[in-house]
Amino acid sequence: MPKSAKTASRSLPGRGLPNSVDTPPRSVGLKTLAAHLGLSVATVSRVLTGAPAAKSIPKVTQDRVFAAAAEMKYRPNVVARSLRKRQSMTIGVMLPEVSEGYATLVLSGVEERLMEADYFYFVVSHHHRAETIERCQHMLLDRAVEGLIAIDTPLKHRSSVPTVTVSGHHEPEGVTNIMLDHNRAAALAIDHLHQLGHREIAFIKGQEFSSDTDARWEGIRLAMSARGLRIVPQLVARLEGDAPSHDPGYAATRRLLAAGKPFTALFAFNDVSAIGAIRAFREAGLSVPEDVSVVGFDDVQSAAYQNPALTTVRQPLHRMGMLAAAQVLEQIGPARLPAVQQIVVSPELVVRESTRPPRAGNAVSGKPFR
Amino acid sequence: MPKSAKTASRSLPGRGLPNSVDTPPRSVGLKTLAAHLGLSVATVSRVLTGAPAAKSIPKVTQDRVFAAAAEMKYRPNVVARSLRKRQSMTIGVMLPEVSEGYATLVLSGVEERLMEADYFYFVVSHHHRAETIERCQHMLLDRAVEGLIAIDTPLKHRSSVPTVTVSGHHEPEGVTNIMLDHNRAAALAIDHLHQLGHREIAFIKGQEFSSDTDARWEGIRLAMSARGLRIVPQLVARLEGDAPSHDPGYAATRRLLAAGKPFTALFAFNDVSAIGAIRAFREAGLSVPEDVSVVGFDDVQSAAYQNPALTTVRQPLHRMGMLAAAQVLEQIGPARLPAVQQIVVSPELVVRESTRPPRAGNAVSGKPFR
DNA sequence: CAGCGTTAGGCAAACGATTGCATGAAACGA
DNA sequence: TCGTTTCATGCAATCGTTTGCCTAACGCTG
Repeated sequence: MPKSAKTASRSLPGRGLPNSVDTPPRSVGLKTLAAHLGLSVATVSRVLTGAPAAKSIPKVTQDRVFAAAAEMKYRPNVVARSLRKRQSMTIGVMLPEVSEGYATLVLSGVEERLMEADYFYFVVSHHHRAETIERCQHMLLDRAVEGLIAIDTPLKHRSSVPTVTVSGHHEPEGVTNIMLDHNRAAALAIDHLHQLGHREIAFIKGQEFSSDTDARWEGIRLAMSARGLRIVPQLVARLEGDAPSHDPGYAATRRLLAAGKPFTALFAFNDVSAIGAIRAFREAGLSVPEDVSVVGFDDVQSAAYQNPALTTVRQPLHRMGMLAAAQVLEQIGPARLPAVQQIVVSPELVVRESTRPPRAGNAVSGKPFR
Repeated sequence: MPKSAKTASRSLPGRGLPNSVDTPPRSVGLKTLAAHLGLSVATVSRVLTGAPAAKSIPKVTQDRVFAAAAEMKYRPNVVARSLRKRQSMTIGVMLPEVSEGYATLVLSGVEERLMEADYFYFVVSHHHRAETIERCQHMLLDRAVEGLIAIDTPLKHRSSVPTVTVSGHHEPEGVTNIMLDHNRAAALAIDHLHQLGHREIAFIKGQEFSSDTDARWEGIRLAMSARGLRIVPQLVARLEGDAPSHDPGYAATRRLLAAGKPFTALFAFNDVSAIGAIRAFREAGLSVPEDVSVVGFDDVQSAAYQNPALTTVRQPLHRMGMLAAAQVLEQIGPARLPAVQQIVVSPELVVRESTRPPRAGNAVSGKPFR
């Protein structure tokens, strides 16, 4: 005997308008559910969300509620919930671009950790445009993200939400930075080359917009001088252009060869440019590692599958992503842990086929290019 | 004892509790703005959103509103707006995993097109787990996405929002599918190999979960028989395992070699597996392209930078992503264009260094592996 | 039996925008 | 001067939840 009339018309979905076409089968809300149960929305909400106040609600009622929710396929409206609780369960990720390589690897770590916590994320790419970075930061905040992760992205201002950068440098106060131990990384590579017997080492520095460039270079300088080696200016080239491709590395290497100063090994800024470099060497009739040794950086997927397989300094990108996500989550979580300043992770040298001792007294010079 | 009227304490931010720390400088809302202007929220909203009713509001007032909004740094609350307008300006993207390669390339196209339209997107990866796919689809809908893009992801059910798949097959009614012309793609590759003089061609098929596998294979069968070539069973291997790496291609090639049936060329399922294959050949003492020709598929970034540079069938992945995004946008846009069934894009053969005519009467056989 | 603590749940006010309808004044035509 | 538009703006409902506070009934104690 269905007595409680009240909002009865609502309780029967599909009544009212005769199968109205423009009304998509709007999903049931708390209201419908409550009406159907003869309870108030408040009670239903409390049960469903397991609010503390639900303690005083008898098990039998709770079961009724759960059963009805399942049966009517109730799905809470996250938008409404977000509005009310001022929690979007979303964090924002900024990166230079969505492409193979660095950022993507980190992103996969971020995603893994975030999923576990039922957080979603927005991705925006800024292609190294400072103005775009600023704008993205705002748009994300407008979207009510609860935290920000910036991958290889220089932030001008601190936001009002917890922020962590991956490979950021001189970040504003209060943002956590996840970074590689660049000194150790450089030492690893230089040591390897040095032990093989290389003395004339060429370098490819990163683009100026890349946050790692300076720290890495500093590490290299330290490592070189610690081993009594000199960095000769003609043997350093810088990546130019913001294409996330192998081209800049290729071009930089051609410049190195054109400079005519002999060298027996090259330490590239990353794997992608190392691969471009190898191609440039091949085109110049030089083979790797017989004529020149090459060491890359990052250890991207394909590094191991190059021909020759690339010797490289591995950066635990996936893990750095996970750490970043974990940090944000901690800072926005109930504990609201304060931001730590910095988390540094360790590189690892992966020796493969692109390095070997130099041919005695036979350093590569750029002659072929003149 | 200040037992202040509770509501009053809220109305003056910064009063009540002395410099309350837990009250972040809550951003100004329509309400504050309206109060400051001596107007009603309704009017302010109308002006700011350029609602049709704003036509009757005099320019001078509008200017006042805009000025105040700028000055007070008003930023609309997107969550509230979404709730009211039932528009989240967000679409959901499903893909197997965030990693280098296929899905990422497509994603970059999606992102580009969506940004232009001020849409954001959620990314979820399901690692080919059917159950996860289902769950993700729900979670995205719960998050009120207005559309769905599924990349290399088999959908069981049609959702209540416009959906487009990239490289989907047998999708439910009403979803738009963006796909490559696989018959043409196969023809391109086979033709190339055939014209070079190859007759014994080996194949690496895709994993069974990959949506492209069947269509591609069908295209290959057609192309082969059209040229009077036979597909010999011992010369086809299938990628196994769901690692998004080069390993499966490497392993498949070893199986091919182990089978001992001679062949002069290999057509791989994608570039990533082709690269794995090349390594397997090298390890077996065979060189590419002298001993075996290899053609890949997709034309990922690094294909051109392999050694040897990879001959491959280019799939316009970035553009497919853009098309996918454009389609969703059209279907959810004001015009609400109906879903088209299918959009097919054309492949392109990129000839590089990994293919050349076979050495006369000297097909590779797997002997070395026995 | 007055008093009080539980128990079981409802009321209604947020959250911050959008929007249909209403209104009061000015402008306009007859 | 009296309708009738048009203008300029305000009122209040709504979107779907969450949550602080309230109440009514019941059981117990002293």
